[in-house]
Amino acid sequence: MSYVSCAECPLRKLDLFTPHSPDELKLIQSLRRGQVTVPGGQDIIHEGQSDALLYTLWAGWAFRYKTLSDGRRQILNFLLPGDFIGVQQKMSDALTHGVQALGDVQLCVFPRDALWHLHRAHPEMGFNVTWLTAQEQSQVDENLLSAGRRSAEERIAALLILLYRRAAAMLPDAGATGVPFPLTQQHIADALGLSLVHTNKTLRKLERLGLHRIEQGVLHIHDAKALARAGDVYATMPPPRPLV
Amino acid sequence: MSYVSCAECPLRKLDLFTPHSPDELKLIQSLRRGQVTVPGGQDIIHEGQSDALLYTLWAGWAFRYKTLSDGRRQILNFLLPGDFIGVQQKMSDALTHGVQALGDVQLCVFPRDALWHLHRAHPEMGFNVTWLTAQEQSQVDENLLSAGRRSAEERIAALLILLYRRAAAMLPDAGATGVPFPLTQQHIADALGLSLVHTNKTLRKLERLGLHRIEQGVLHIHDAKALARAGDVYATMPPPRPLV
DNA sequence: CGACGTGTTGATCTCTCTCAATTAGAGTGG
DNA sequence: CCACTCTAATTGAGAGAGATCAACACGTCG
Repeated sequence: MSYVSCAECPLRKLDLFTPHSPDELKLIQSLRRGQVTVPGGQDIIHEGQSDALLYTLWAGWAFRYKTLSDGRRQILNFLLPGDFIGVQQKMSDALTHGVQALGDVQLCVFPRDALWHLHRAHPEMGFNVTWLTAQEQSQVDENLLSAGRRSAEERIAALLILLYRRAAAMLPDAGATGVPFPLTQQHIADALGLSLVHTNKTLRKLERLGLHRIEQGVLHIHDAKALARAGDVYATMPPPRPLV
Repeated sequence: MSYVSCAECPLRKLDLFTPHSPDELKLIQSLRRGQVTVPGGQDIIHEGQSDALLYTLWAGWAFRYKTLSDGRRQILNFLLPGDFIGVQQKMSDALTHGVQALGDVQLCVFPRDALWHLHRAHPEMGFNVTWLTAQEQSQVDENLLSAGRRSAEERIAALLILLYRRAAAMLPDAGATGVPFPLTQQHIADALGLSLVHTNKTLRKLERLGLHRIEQGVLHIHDAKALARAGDVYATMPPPRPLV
């Protein structure tokens, strides 16, 4: 799987983004350095790295994470196709988190100053980047609410329904076929601040209640309403998003 | 306390920000609608509000928070003078979190489209807003790491040292006099995902160890090194910041 | 002076963690 | 084709960090 022009980017067909003029597309295209593939489980950016490039995720999932000195890991949020990687690290600062691929991942590469060029040449698109960044922040906010105040059962339910919504937004008929779900239970545990064992038990509990099923990397939601209720997720949180 | 021109803004003297040309200052000034005071404990923006303005905090502290339907509250991060309020809510979306004043607070008010004007007229400043937003995100990341993976003792230590650093950055001689600290233990508990009682006990424990002291709204750090170690806080996280 | 907010401390209770062991599938190599 | 190894998922049992319940102290305020 590979493509040459941004105009033909498969992501563009999903109408998740604001339309772009040929002019804007040409700009993005000119900034783009190329593509890379990163194998699953490997870091795209290391924790503390200070010379990271800018990436756009266009196939596969990834996640941002931080670790404590003794190895405890906290996953901050998950990245799906269309998301940015490395925006946080502006100027000369080091990135205070790492980014790791979940399964093989395909990226578009941009130079570090691409963001600045974008702002300069097309303020509107620069504006959108701010929007996207804020959008991602709201995901972290939600995860913090989970880790801080939700019970184990609520956390799992909330994570499943929220990830499901994001993944389903790029699929034609997610309801019937389920959505790809490349996380292991260890990832879920690290995202929610739970132990692996308790994550497993809670996951099974919800499964036995008939709310969902995870099978061979595919997540099926049987009762989205009940799951959202179990997770105390009311607002329709993250709707589509612009740019890229 | 009140001032008229942005050029005379007391915050500007702190060299926390990138210098601005008279031109840039004039732009900000022209966008500014006025100032408001919000009494302590009151919401600056309500959870779910969709018509919020844009604010700049220039005196007092505030915090962003989310709540679950049964009232459990999670504080997402604290806002100190110089921070933005309401950037997350772009376009027509509602804000998914509330912002509340900690003690009386003074704000500069901007119209909702000020950000857009800023981007358009001064891409460099718009760029800085993205930077600031990312900066704030890294604070939330750190808090998520705390809530998810740190023990109660580590959480408290990390919160204290991090808030101390931010507050001390605006004071001439924080080491000797301590820094203002308007949080109640309930705020600390809600920020760290702990119960009020356990927060109190842990706080006392660290205090008895001689690491810090909180007295009449002033935080004294006795052993910053040990506190940082106790909180597993290595990186010098959030250094100064630009703009405003 | 009683009501209220904040801080403090002791006594249970329980949710979640840690330790341990088992099963199943995917590779690998002989 | 079959041991051998590794990773991921499961399940049971005991332990513990932190929650909940209860009381009390202190200062402010109408």
